[in-house]
Amino acid sequence: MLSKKTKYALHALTYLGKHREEGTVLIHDIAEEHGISHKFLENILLELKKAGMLGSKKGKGGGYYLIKEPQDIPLSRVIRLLDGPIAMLPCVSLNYYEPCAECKSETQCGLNKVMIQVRDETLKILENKTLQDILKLE
Amino acid sequence: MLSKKTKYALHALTYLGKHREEGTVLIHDIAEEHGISHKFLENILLELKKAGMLGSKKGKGGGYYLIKEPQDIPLSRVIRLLDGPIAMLPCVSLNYYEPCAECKSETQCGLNKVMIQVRDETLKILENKTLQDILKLE
DNA sequence: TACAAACCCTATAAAAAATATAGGGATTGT
DNA sequence: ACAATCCCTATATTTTTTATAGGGTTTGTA
Repeated sequence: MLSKKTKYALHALTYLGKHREEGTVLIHDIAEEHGISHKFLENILLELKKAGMLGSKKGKGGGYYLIKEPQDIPLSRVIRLLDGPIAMLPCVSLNYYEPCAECKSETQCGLNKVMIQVRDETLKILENKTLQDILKLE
Repeated sequence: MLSKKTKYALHALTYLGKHREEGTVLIHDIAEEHGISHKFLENILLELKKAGMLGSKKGKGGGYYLIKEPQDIPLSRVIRLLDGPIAMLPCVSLNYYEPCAECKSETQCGLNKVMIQVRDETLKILENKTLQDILKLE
């Protein structure tokens, strides 16, 4: 399951996508719309900003805005950023690889090989679904 | 990512599959082979047994054994049993459904709809990969 | 029948991660 | 000047995961 952080991030991105002609959107408005704690959401938006998915404007009249087209924001990107690996095991993760302690040789581990296949097929899905897909179904 | 519980379960099932002509296998042997705590693994095997995936025999000469053919044990089954939902959000889970607090109407939530699609495609993968696929790659 | 081997069961401790809150700092428009 | 708003970091709280503990029950065998 996705963490609440990632779920909230997706809601926020959707909200920003819907209102992207309005210039900027307040954290407050997103938080209120979805009943999310303002401060918690603030941290999330900050992460998204640091990752280059959002822009912001400080001071009065400021807020957040998307700096990419919704079709250029795949779910895989958001999930990796906030939840970490998409792979089911550390030993098959592309972005967060770690060897596993319990198998002697990765190349002889059937679980490892199957999980590489699962990872690749899962990635196909999550790289092809984008914010645009969410927006067009609202 | 899978929990260690699920990962260990998959290793254990693989081990049991490999040795299924030997009658029964000791917890001890599986734990030692993969460097897993005996007691932790014991709890896991017990769960697998209660779920009808394993049989056991008590007393001297006892142990665990598979009671299904490896091709009849899909990854989805093991994951659901030990880790819970495969869906990314509670509001799209088939087996662990819960409404979500932050969207007003599920039928109008684009995220919900996209996640149903993701769930269905993910299930296709995890229902089709079985213990047999792991075994044949060892 | 005694005994040791092995699984069965439940409770609890320890560690890690997720969730949430807090509070002040910096910037900006009016 | 001031209020609105994002920026940053630290810490508290809760939940989940991981691991341990200890005794109970069953079974084969000498």
